[in-house]
Amino acid sequence: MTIKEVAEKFAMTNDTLRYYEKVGLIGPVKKNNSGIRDYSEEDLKRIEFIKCMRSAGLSIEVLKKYVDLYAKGDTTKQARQKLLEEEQEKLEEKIKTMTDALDKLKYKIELYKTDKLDKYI
Amino acid sequence: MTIKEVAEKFAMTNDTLRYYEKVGLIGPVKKNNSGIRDYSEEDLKRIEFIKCMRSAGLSIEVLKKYVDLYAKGDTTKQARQKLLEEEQEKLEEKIKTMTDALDKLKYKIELYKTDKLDKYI
DNA sequence: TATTGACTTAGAGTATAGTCTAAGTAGTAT
DNA sequence: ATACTACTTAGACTATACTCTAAGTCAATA
Repeated sequence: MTIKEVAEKFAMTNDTLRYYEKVGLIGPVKKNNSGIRDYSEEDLKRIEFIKCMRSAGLSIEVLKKYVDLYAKGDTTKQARQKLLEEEQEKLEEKIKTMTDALDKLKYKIELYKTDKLDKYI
Repeated sequence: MTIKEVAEKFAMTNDTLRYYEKVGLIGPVKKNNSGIRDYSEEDLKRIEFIKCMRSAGLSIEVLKKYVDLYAKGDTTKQARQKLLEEEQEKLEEKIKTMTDALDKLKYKIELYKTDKLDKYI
């Protein structure tokens, strides 16, 4: 699969895909005789995972850490699990923060709808 | 209330408070004879709102737009409500994205716990 | 009176995550 | 053969949101 196809499939840019490869999040992706990337099924699975986690706000840094642990093999299973559990906790907190903000936002919109705005912002 | 007290109250830095003021998100805050900021109750309410919305990911830019509309007075009520409703929608989408990612993360952690990891990342 | 510490400013610097540019190559269409 | 397009690289640039620095003021304490 070419970089263009992958980029379209996952709604990202070629640049981002090459950037992820450069920082070691994916690949190195196999290239043909002309030096053109040909993404494998395995590459795609990893990209999907990375994309999903990035969209949730996990940093490149922490994903890189996970990927590096994975590359070291089975002895890092525990460390990987721990890392994921920590990110899970952070994510849950973040969702809670956002849900609280959403509630406040909804409340404020309600004030607008019922024309009951007080004098503060 | 001094900048230090406000920063402590809202768990942010003096720098961030001054930065928000510089870009027009808050204030201009009243200053005493020595040029030192003295935050009013109204300032605090606004800071709380801004802090809450920022923690949910609303951009400085969109908050600035809201604040500017607010400063223009009652004629902008509709525009403000519309802006908030748009941000509400974005926020709901973002929470959904994050919740989906959280589910995947949990599933992966479950695979680690039950030692059923397949060969992909 | 001297120094300490908290504040002030303008403006430079940093972190994160891309995004863009320039220069070049390979394969296809005319 | 030539032009066109999609790809390649290294490295520079951008956006966002702070964060830090340097130089200075002011009030209170030793």
